[in-house]
Amino acid sequence: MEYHFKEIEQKWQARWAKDKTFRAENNSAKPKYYVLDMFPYPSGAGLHVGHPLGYIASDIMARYKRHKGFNVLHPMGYDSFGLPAEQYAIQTGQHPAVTTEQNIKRYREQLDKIGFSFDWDREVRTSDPKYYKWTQWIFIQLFNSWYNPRNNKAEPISTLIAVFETEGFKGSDHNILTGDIEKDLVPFTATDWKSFDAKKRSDILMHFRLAYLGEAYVNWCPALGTVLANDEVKDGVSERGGHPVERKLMKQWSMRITTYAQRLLDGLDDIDWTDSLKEAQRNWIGRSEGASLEFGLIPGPSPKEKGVDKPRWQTADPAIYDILKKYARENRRPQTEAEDLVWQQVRNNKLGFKFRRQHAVGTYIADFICLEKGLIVEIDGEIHELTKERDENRTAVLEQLGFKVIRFTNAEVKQNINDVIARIREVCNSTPSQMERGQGGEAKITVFTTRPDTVFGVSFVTLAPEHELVDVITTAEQKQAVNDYVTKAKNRSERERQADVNTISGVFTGAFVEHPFTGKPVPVWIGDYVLAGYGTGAVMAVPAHDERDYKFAKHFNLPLPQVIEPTSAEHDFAKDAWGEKEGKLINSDFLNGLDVKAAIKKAIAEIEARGLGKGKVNYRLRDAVFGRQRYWGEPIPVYYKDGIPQVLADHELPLVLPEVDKFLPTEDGEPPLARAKDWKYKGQYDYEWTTMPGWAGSSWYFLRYMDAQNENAFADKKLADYWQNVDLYIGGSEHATGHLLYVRFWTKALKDLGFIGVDEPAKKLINQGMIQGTSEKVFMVTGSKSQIAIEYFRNKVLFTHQGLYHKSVRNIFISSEIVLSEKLEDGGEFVNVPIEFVNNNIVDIEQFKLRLVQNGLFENSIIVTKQGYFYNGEYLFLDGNTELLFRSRSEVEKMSKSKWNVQTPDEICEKFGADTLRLYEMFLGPLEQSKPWNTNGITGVAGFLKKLWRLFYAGGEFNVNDAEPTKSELKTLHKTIKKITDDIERFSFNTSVSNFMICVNELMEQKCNKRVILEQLLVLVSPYAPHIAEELWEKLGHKESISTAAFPVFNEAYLVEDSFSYPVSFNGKVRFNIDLATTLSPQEVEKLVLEAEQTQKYLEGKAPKKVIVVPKRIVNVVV
RNA sequence: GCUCUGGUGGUGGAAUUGGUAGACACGCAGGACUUAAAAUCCUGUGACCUUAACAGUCGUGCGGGUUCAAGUCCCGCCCGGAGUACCA
Repeated sequence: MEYHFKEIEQKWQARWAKDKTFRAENNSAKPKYYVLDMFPYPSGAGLHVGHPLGYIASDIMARYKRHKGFNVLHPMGYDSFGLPAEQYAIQTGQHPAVTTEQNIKRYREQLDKIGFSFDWDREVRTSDPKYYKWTQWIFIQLFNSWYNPRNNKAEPISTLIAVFETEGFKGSDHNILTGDIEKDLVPFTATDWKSFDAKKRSDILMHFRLAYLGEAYVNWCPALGTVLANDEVKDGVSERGGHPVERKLMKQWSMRITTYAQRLLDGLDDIDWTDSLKEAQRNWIGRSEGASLEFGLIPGPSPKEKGVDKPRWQTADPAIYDILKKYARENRRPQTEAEDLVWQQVRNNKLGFKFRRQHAVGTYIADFICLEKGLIVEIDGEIHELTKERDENRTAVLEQLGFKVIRFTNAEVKQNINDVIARIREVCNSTPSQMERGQGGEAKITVFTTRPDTVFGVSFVTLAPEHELVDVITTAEQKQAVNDYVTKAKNRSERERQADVNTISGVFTGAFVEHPFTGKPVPVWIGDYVLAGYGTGAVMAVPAHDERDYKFAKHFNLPLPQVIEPTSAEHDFAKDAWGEKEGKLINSDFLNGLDVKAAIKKAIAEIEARGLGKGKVNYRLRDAVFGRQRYWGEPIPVYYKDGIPQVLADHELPLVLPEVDKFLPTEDGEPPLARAKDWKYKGQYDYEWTTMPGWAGSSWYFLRYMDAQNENAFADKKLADYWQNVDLYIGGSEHATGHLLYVRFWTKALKDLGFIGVDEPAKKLINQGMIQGTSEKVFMVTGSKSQIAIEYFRNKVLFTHQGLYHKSVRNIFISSEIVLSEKLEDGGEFVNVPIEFVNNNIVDIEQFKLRLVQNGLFENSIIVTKQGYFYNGEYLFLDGNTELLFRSRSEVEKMSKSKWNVQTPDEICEKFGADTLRLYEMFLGPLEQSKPWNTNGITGVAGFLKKLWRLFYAGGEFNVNDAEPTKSELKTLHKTIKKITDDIERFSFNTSVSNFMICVNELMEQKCNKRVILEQLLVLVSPYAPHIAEELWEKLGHKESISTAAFPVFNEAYLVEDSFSYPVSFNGKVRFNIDLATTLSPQEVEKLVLEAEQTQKYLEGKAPKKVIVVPKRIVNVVV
């Protein structure tokens, strides 16, 4: 009987489905093993041969572990929300749910043909309300949580509220310099907290929630009409579709992943993922250690001169200014005696500085204020003794706004007015005058630096164009220049900015800051080489020791003070900067003579000691934007009541995606969900209109597979504890900084909140390499260039046919060997041709013509080949040729529909069978390696399966006997058991296939048809080629599926040899082999080798200096 | 630029701890079977030199080094692929 793969494969696929052979047990005495493939997005293009590569590897692992006695969880499902289906919906009007359903069906058919051992009862789809109910539920948990930096974990928001109620907020609960949002949060007391209204409380809590609504610069993609997360933007354009992206300040739902930056980094050390992937995550998180350092502004011109529109005295909170003003007027008349005493001494510039009284600052009214010096003087009456705490808070708030506050009691003033005035005068004189402070702003520029050691080499400070102080500090003369520059910088797309990194641009603000150590004035510049989103958006420029600062300084002719003398190399500071962390400090006061490392430590210590800043860790990682202005995603379970976002209660979930008339934004630019009719919470409150991003559903799906049908929890705690996390995760490396970071983040948060017991989603992760396509390309000349090409060919005397000179010739296609020999590459471009039109680089002209006709390109095109032309359907031959060889050029590139180079697994299954496909994809090479697809070797693999089949058959009859196997048969088998086991354990699937071939070749030679041998061989093969294994297993008389048959156990005894053929080398060169008993001692081996006949020839009469004997390996004679 | 990763016959690749480089497969060449083709089977196949045969020389991107012994370890370079990029 012949090997008919088609019948066999259909039969077993049906049988497995019917018997639920691969169902994972939730209650099992067996140890668990969880193998997972990365969640596929069911695209309209279906699977190509690259997709199953990882699925086959994971399936082999799953089947192998079942043989090894594990309870295996090996599920599959679909990440079925996403942009492509929605884009398609916009174009065609088809509901994305419909196209998604079709695509999933197609995927499933393709997957089924390959014979995977998935437990389909656990299938999940992110777009299913039963699934996204729990995505929404998790969102709510994150909304109701904050990251407690003291305990280093996420906690319910209630623990934060408890802190606010007892301690208030002192500004120290967020020690991480990220997210930008925390900056504005003003400290408050417990009393304040209790007095805040619901809106204010909600606003404050928003600064802490793990899922929060906040304002931040986001990647706005106008073409897609939505914002994108950082990992969805590549080279300044959207990853999907390649549309331009710009920076935009928007209110967005975000995830506070930055709070987990350190844990995400540390966790990498404990998981077995590929180095390159861990490295990518480390880079993305981008931890750098350094210090923050404050540069105080030096007094500048008056507000008018500075061109500040708002008068300097307008320091009050605008929201309550009118009320405060009224109070201030009223307070001004009935002054206390003490206040009046002071006022008489300070009014009318008596101290040399202008003082105002009863002046509104923020939400308070200050008794006396000197704006120039940023000084507030408060006179406390007796009643204030009782409210000391409130005064302290008041001081804290005023200081937060950048003021210095000094207090005197009524008694002090009355008893010794002169001392009080002297004190005020002293403080005024010792306080440098400060610039106008913006609302809530500071009179200091804070920079982040990793090189505090170079602080004495600062020659200027540079701000990002978006920096909040830009408007405030710019002088009148520079106003115009700065405005122009900032406007230009803001309107540039990210792509333009990135493409333009070598052009140096910037502008001087006219302002100066004071060097924190030397007190010297340092000019403040604006430059777009400083990024608003990193650090503080401001840098201290040390041009001698930083390349970017160097270029900037050179361009604008700024000084380059050197503070490090390199000791390891000669360096020419006239040419470029010395950026290495190496050398001795010079010109640096207390740092002189130290080496860089010591200087960094010392500088940080000094900065902290003088209160100028702090040692700080900075992360490049940004919070993840979570809202998308799109339709096809999970609705965010939030509604707005009186402007306050509220989350839904558990029993109100899922919030089902509503129907809309169009999948486009509204006329007002609101997201598509705003179109939904009567879609309001309790009929009156608007729901959130943005939806969740693609990575929401995939950030926890591995948990859902543990308990896919549960309606009461995302997964039962008991089951989550049993399955824990993924033992082997296989997928592409393209998810390194997206999905794989987010899923780690959610896992950690869910663990902190006590819902699961593990801290990482996957213990081991393998990246399968990409399978590239081989494209076929032909050379095309179009438009005006084609006339030039015609001239060219006429001069070359290639064209003999008059008609070819026709002016209306549009497209010329030129056979690639002509292009190469005539060096025509610059005159046109290579365009893709469907690979099925091409055979051995020869393009089928008739099929190519049909394609041209379809695309309306056929008329007036010419195909030029060495043998003649094809013009408007006619073949014109040169020199008696009868055939045109229109040659294409092959090129390896990404496999994609648009490049006409897609190979589907279905075609291979049809032609060779699923088992051959599985073996061949593994045989191609190491799993991790990328490789172009070709079917060159597939006949070898198909031949192997036929040979395997023939071992069981003789003369068309099934023929297996029960005789005792020979020693050599057992040796072949056990050698193979050892190799295959080792191979699987180290994920070397390609060598397994080779080893199967060797095994079958040997058994063929031995004419082995012994049941004992073949039966075990089948189990070995079964993970790789399950259909043929099941069929032959059944033929051997088994009633049960092979899938749980015990994996053969290797027995060393069968491999023991009596003798070994020692390669004998002389000075490392192998000369001959000699058979010696394995029982011999090294000394005996040495003796026998030296006595051997051939040895004399290579000794050339000399005595051996040394003989090395490695038992059962090699003998080396040194002459 | 930085980080990761790779470089072995005509091709895909093997060599797991330093121990016979090129397993296995494709391709190619020759042969058997066949009217023929397909399928199948057998033989050969790194390069060079040489031969009747043996034997010999070179050989894992390049240049050094360590070692009795290096594709494998160390140092310095070259080239390809991927990721990332004014990240202070």
